[in-house]
Amino acid sequence: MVTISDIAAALGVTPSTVSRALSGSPRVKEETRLAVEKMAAEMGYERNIVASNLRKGRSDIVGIIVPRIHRNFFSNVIGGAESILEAAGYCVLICQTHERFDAEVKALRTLRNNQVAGVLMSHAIGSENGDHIREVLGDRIPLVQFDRVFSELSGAKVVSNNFEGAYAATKHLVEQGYRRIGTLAGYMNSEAYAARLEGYRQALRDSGLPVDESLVHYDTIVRETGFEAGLKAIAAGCDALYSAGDFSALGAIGAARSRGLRIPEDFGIVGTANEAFTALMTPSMSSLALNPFEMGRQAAQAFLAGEEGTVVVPMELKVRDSSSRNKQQSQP
Amino acid sequence: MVTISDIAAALGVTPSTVSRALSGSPRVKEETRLAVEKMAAEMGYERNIVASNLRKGRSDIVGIIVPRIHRNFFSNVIGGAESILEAAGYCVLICQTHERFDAEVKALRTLRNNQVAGVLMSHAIGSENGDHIREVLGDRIPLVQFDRVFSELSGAKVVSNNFEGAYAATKHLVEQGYRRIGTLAGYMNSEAYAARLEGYRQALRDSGLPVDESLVHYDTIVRETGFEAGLKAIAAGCDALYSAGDFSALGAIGAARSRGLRIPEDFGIVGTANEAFTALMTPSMSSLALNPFEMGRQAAQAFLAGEEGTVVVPMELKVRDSSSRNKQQSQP
DNA sequence: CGGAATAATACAAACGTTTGTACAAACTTT
DNA sequence: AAAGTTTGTACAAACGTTTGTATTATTCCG
Repeated sequence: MVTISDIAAALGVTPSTVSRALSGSPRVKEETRLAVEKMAAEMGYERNIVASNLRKGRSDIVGIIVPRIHRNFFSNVIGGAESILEAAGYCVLICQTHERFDAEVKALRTLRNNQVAGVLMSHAIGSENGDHIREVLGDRIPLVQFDRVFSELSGAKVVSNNFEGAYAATKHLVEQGYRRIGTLAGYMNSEAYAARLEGYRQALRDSGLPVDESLVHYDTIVRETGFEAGLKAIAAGCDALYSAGDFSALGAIGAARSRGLRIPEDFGIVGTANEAFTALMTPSMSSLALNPFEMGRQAAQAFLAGEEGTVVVPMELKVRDSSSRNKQQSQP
Repeated sequence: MVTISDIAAALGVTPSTVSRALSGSPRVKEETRLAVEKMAAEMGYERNIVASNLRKGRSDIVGIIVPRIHRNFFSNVIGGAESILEAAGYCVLICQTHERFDAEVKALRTLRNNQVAGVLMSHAIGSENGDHIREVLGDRIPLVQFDRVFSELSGAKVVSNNFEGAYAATKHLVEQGYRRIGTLAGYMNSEAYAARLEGYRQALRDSGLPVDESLVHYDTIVRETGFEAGLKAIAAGCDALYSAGDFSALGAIGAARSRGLRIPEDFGIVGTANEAFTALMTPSMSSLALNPFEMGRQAAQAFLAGEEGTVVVPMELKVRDSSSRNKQQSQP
């Protein structure tokens, strides 16, 4: 491998001059820079990033920590972040936590030990608060949280308008004539889910419907728990559900079917996340779409800009068959 | 940050001894090692990976290059590889090529410049051969190819039994009574697709059916191209398709519907990859399942073992409604 | 034209680790 | 007990880059 010293020797200058020339320092003559660049190209030089990182104390790697990359939402966030970061000369190190606290701590350690330039993350369900994050990251490594955020932590945050989204989804169910609407609320240690639950409640209140806490089902996030909660909701006389997740909504549909209910005639449902399958199933599932690609872009930009604020990315309700009792509309 | 020199100073030994103690060298006394480990723990020492990497000339990072992480197949391969590599003390750097040649070259460069310990990859459709891979990686960085492999490249390979899988899928269509079976064959610069096409052909031959080249549709891989190819196939009188991808199969289903054909009565289809949506749609789609998690595990193990051979991971045909004209069976 | 100011480059130390070699001490062996 | 062998540490040189300071070359001004 050719080093800056090789280039320096070939040109009769010192390594420091070569280094400065290649990094665009104003302290080298234009003429020298050109000569260095030419020689570097000729010799096929490429900067040793590891050495550079050691000396600079940080790398060009940005770490992204997500619960699971195969979730449509997260892989699209990653895609969005990548599109910005790559253009800015960073590369992306992706870690999965599988929703486990210990894996999250390990991922944070790995990133810190690799001296990443920054961390973009959405915490695991298994994390109750953000203490470990600041503890591992210290105050040297910038942090951008997205989707699931701990608001007590400093640093930029990118979130959806969960309250408004869930509000719109629930209102939509009301408008379709459903009257006893429950919710699969998810995990309350995530502020995103908590905000959705509040939006659901507010929509019921504003519609003059009672808010019945027995219709709120917590800790539902996968298909299985959605199925069980769906059975309970049906037993409690629900005629519709707003689910804070698509997979749990899928489970609930299974539950409704197992009880012989027709969708959307007897039972309406709106999920959240707009997973690919929602549009492809029959009946197609209405879902409150997040905008993950844009969230990833915003998170990356917040990191690059070094700003501290909270960016809100709007959600969009995709009305499909599973909640369309009044047959006027249906989106693909 | 506390360094090995700090520990050395605190114990009155030299940094080299501390380094050897922490890395388990047999050249330090058991007693010394214990003292070093104790002091390291007390002082909260963590090895500076970047410095270590610089000195050793390689890192504990394994790069994984895939066309797109949001593809179910690839995210599961990554998950499988991660499960093995993490346990072995490596961390995983993921790059997407978005099927573009230039992005692939860039990813390879990034990985090499980060001195990764190895690369696991599935090449982009845009790559016609593996010249650039060996050129960038040199012969120092071990390479493991999976799914889409260039057999001319040295190094381990993990593939599916594409020939046998496509053979089984096509035979299944024959057994269901379809007689004019076409195929959405994908890109022929990928050996995986080429092998599937051969399996399809062989199954027709063995069934005594003619192999009609006009029923082979190339370069179909997304929904749109699948739709177009589907229209052509229907116009040519096909009553079934084996598609080398699920998304193109989805497009073909759309094409059949747009022509008023019932599935599976008038038109049968089997996709490939067993994407999540295939089981959830109505009618559910038969698909030739790959085993991505296992492929990822195998690729990681091949890297760790440093072996050169080719590992074949078997595919499994998931028979569902879209190809079940004889109503006896249907899998979830 | 001398001296000050500026520009361009050279020098050298540092980042924290690993590792080959040298050395000293503690054991064997005859 | 001297010589040889093993064992445990110390020493020092890397790995390739960056960057503060020193030095030399150039320009400017009165």
